[in-house]
Amino acid sequence: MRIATWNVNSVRSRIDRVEAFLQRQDVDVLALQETKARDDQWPTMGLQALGYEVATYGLNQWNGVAIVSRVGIEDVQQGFDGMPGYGDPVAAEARAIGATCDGVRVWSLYVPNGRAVGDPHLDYKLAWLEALRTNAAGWLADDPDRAVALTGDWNIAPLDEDVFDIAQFAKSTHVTPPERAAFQAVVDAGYADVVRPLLPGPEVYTYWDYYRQRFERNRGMRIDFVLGSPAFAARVTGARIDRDERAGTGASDHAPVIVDLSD
DNA sequence: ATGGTCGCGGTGCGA
Repeated sequence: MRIATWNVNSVRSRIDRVEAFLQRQDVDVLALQETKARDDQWPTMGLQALGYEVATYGLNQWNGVAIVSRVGIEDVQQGFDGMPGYGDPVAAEARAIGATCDGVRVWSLYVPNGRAVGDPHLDYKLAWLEALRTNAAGWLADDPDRAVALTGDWNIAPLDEDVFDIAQFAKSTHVTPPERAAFQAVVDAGYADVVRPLLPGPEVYTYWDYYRQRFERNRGMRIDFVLGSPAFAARVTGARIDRDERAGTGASDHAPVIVDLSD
């Protein structure tokens, strides 16, 4: 079974790339973030023609998550208990969707950006992560042997080596101690980074800003992760980042992260 | 320190 996670930065503007990616990489389950499409706007027809089912959670043109699967989608859950929103309730948030695909519980997560140090949005980000941690700990307490994957755009670079120049992030979000502590708390709850041990080299960035030719100069960040429960991590046989998907015109600013599982 | 580029929707905002 092959699982991928990808912040696609608008599924409507990139549906051709999504379909090509699924076929090129032979992906069974794809978790998407920042789909920027309401549920009624989703371009599902081509995906269905390729044999995929789609579970979406989109309420506005900014956020939105989804799970695309050709190995079944059961027990779909939009959001998690106590998932906080932000600001005007009209601008409702849709940042998490979970589903069970061939026995594996897959979550597609779009962690709030945080915007800037001192911005209330950063407090919201931390509250969101704490609610996620509480839920994720509960899922393992209920069933320690369950294969659970927390995939998505975490908007956190846990280590200094996860950004191209840590000095440039001295006053920025994504690398602050509270954000890193929030990420570590999920790890401590029993969810391991299953990608890094299999990619020991320096080519681990998953995001390159559109500005200033950041991709061409490889000035990136590692902010997209697959965290797995013990039962999930035990099945991981391979991992890679599809850098080619970030290249060329019409690319998302994130690259997909792909993980292979044994049966 | 600033500005640079995208996507959305049809203006500026969020990333």
